[in-house]
Amino acid sequence: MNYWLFKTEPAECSMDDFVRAASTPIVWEGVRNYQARNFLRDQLAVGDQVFIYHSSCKDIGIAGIAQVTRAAYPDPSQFDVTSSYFDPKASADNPRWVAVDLTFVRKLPQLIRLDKLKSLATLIELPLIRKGNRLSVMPVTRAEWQTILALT
DNA sequence: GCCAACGTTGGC
DNA sequence: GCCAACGTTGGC
Repeated sequence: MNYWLFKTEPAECSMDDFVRAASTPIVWEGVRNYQARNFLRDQLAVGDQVFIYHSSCKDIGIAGIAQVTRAAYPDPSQFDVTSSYFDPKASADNPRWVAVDLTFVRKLPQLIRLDKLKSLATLIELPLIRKGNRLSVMPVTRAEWQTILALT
């Protein structure tokens, strides 16, 4: 089993949306970066654990945990002309982008703030806190996962 | 295959 | 809203 961190803008999809969805999977679509896609497509497996990170908002940080309940499949939004994620270069027999399903595990009792994460020497390798990082799906090592969980 | 121009991300 | 940093595009 592997560990990951997914960024999301809470205005789009927040940890509270997972809370409300309870046992209903949330379709994680709209990833449009090749490196992130490759992680989704090649390495995300059912049962993997995912930190849900809130970006571009007032309270930036890790808000909770979800797990992968369906591995990669073609992202439906790439075929949807009404979606902002529509990709004219994608076709049903040659999809470019993939989605996974995530299911709620738990919300953290309090948000782990970005500045807190940045303050820990053991997390300097985490892509999230590297300057200029733009990955929206990134691997988290077991050690990093445990370090972060220990903050709660 | 290079690389300039452009668009996007995301913290501040 | 700013802007640094990065990824993507497309002409050559």
